[in-house]
Amino acid sequence: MHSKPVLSNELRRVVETRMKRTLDGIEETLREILESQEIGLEELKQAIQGLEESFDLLSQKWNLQILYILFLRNTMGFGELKKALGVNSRTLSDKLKTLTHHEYLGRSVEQGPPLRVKYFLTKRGWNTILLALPLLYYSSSNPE
Amino acid sequence: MHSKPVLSNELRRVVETRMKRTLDGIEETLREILESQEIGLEELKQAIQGLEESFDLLSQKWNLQILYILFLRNTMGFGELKKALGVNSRTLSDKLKTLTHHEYLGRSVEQGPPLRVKYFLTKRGWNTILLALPLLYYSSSNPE
DNA sequence: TTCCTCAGTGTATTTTTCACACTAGATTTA
DNA sequence: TAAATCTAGTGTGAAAAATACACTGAGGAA
Repeated sequence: MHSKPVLSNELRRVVETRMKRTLDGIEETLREILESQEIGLEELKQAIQGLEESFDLLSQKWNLQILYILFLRNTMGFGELKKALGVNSRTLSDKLKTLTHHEYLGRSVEQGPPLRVKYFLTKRGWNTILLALPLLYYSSSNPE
Repeated sequence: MHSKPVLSNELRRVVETRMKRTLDGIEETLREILESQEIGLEELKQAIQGLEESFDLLSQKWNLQILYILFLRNTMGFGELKKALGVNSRTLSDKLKTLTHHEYLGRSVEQGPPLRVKYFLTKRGWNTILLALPLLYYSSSNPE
């Protein structure tokens, strides 16, 4: 019986309690805005197009998982990430490249020996996963 | 020159200003929690597994887009959704079925005539997209 | 020398998304 | 009355994304 398995619950509790009040306020305001106007098809299309980059990031498997792991652990090597996620190397390799390219991740090679490659979150990556937490925690909880 | 195209910006402004302070607080607390403990591989795996349902929802194309459209517009028919998203019918049909099955969406048939099928957000769907907004808006903005 | 770890790459297969054609019921148009 | 049109999808095969599985090359350990 050690003290570790509470971590996820601890994070969840912090996020949920702090977000609750804020979201209630936002919700009310948004309802007002949305009810006050009818939105045409063209506008809807544009609204979606304006968020294309987000939808693209989110809708690719493993992207968020990678950010979440690195959020919990600061830096990880290729092999560690592979084991933690249970993803195959080819896919992981591709994802890491594009996430690094879009500056969600940084990659640093430690010319050892032993040689080690470290992946870590950039500011952009950190903010992204921070914003994703409430969503992640909510949809994985059974609806009351 | 009509008054509509500001909608998205208006939503974005509300969400961003209200979230900012909350997130700063959360961030600080989380950093403390995370820095205070080293996390093992097994724990990481469990953390990911615990959020499987969320990752699954998010990593499928169109799910979030559908929720977002219905968030902006309350109810939509099959054809309207198809036009707004530019997705093909087969895919849309499948996504609507599973989102409805998992109770993110409701579906009601209005025995007209004319017969119309309406899709709309459930409470679960509404909460989900509400929580997704900050994330969507952030990753689609150019990093400062 | 052989084996092991680390960080990937190559290639073929499965899964997901796609385009495109089509169905069926009801309405509008000619 | 017949033809065209709108609704909400389904069927089928092809393209894209993710996967399994084998493999590479560099360094360390036995």
